Amino acid sequence: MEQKITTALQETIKELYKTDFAIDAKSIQRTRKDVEGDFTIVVFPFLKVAKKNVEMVAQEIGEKLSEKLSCQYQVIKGFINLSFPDEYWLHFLGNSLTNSNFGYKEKKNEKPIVIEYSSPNTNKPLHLGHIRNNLLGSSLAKILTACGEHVLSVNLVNDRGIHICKSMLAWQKYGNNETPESSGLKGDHLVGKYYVEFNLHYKDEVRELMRQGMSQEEAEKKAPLLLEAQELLQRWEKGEPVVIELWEKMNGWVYKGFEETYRQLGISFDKTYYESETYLIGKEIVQRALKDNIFIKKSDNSVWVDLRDEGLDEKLLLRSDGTSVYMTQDIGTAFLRYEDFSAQKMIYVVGNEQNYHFDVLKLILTKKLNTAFGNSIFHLSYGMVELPEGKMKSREGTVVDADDLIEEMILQARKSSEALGKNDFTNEEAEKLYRLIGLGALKYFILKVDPKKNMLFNPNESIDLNGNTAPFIQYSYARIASLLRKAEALNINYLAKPDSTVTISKNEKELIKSLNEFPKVIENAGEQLNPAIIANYLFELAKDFNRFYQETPILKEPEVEKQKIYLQMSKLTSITLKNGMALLGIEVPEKM
RNA sequence: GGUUCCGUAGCUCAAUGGAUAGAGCAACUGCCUUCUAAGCAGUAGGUUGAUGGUUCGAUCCCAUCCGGAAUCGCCA
Repeated sequence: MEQKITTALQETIKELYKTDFAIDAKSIQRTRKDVEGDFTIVVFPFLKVAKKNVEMVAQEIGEKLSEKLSCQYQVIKGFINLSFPDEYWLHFLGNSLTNSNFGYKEKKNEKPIVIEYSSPNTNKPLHLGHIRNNLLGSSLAKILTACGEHVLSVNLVNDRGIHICKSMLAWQKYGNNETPESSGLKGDHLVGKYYVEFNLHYKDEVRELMRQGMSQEEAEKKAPLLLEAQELLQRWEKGEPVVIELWEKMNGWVYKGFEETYRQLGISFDKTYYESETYLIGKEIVQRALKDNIFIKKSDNSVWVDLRDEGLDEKLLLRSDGTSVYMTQDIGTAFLRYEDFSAQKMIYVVGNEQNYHFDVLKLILTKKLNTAFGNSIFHLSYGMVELPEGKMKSREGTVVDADDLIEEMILQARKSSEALGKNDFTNEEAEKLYRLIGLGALKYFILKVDPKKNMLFNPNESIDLNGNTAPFIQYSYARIASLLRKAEALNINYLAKPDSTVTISKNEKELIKSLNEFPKVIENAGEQLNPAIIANYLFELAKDFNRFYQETPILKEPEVEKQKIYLQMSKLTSITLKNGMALLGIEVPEKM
């Protein structure tokens, strides 16, 4: 309909003012709730070509438009409000409610979009920050798929590097051969424990060296533990069997742990890259470019890229001992990934703390290495999850652990459900429901916030299960499901086309209008790469429906045709809630 | 210090340059002989950090200032 209005408006302007006017989609919007109308046109932009006062322009445009579109119009100040007949909205309703894919687009025939997310380090378990990353990535993959794109989710496991060596070293030194089996710890947690251990001992060493008169900077570089870790990394890059064996063993523990967390979150990938398999590609590319004088070698043998022409600084690409750094690997991975998929776009879901890194990466790929795909990489930079006392730090152990939080949420759901005296479930059903609610609440809590923004998590206040939350939406869905079951049990055939003489109230029409917006909301979320748009829409929709539900005893409605429409509205709302929540990775229960 | 991002109700968050800045939580008042009260209705809460500018119109764009965060690692 917006499209129709745009076209009609374009014609009208041309007829009235003899000008071609590019109509901005923004000048047509949904009418405010407290004003009569369905769509609103803002006339201010046309004043330049019309050269008359606002009221007159609005009147004459409204007049013509209402003829072309056969609708009513009403002018208030600089706004034309168009109203379409009930029939139009009922037609939309009837057409959509049998489509279980309502809101989703057909797959387009285009090159894939590759989206990288998760990208864990194998030296520590996942925490709340990673949860945000994983949820954003998997939700965006679903949203883009719903927009008709061919989406490939990839994970890049950072399984090598100095930080991994730190955990390995600490385990060697202080581990007493501890294993997940012997300790009863989940593999990733066990390895993480030694990463923290390393930093504790390392700090002690630094403190001791400073006590002996060394500067902090020097002490941090010369602490024996760090030197040992660096040596371990070199031995790893040389492929020394003992080192590789230990590395494989500990990474194996971590993968098992990660798998479990991913399973809980419902996350999976089309392809997993390991940096241990890709960093050499990056190294090679850097070496080759060094020969071509694109990069520079300093006297200590370290290799750098000079980006001062681009307003940035010099950046290290290879250490003086020849080992590679994060940037080296990312260059290699980008090449490999483009070879693999020839993607139209490569999205990296990575925290905003790495904005500079991605600026540099993109500049290296486009300006220095002149790749064609450099411009197709896009850093989806999301904000940090902060605690009341500030940022989470793995090294300090001040993090909200992902597994703990998931468990806590499921427990919350159980407690809450029991407190409400819900006992109409088998044990199995109940367990499933608690998971669905707990995880839903967690996912929604994260995804309803604009990805770009930092967000706060207060561990002392449990995540809400009332108000603007997943359980609220899930509950709305479950009530509709129950309602529709009852209607079917009463043999009410609500799918049939309603009698055209039936009319609907303003509030009812508002709800249908909201449903009508769903496909556009998805599109919007896809364009802006923002799941929060969907979350907020679903909340509004559920709220609108709940009001309607409360005001209208649907099954007691005496007018058959009206009842039919009410049930149709309920049905399409339930489809919309379900499909929308699915895009956030949240399930909805048939009973709650 | 340079660069980037952010400042909206007590708290957590909304608001494609459009009409009277909205929700949730917390507080207070009502509504279950029920299509599921994890719900609904209502009260209260604001100089959108500050000052200028652009515009018919600014929470949104620009400038300056104040406050906070990130980054500027041979960490990732």
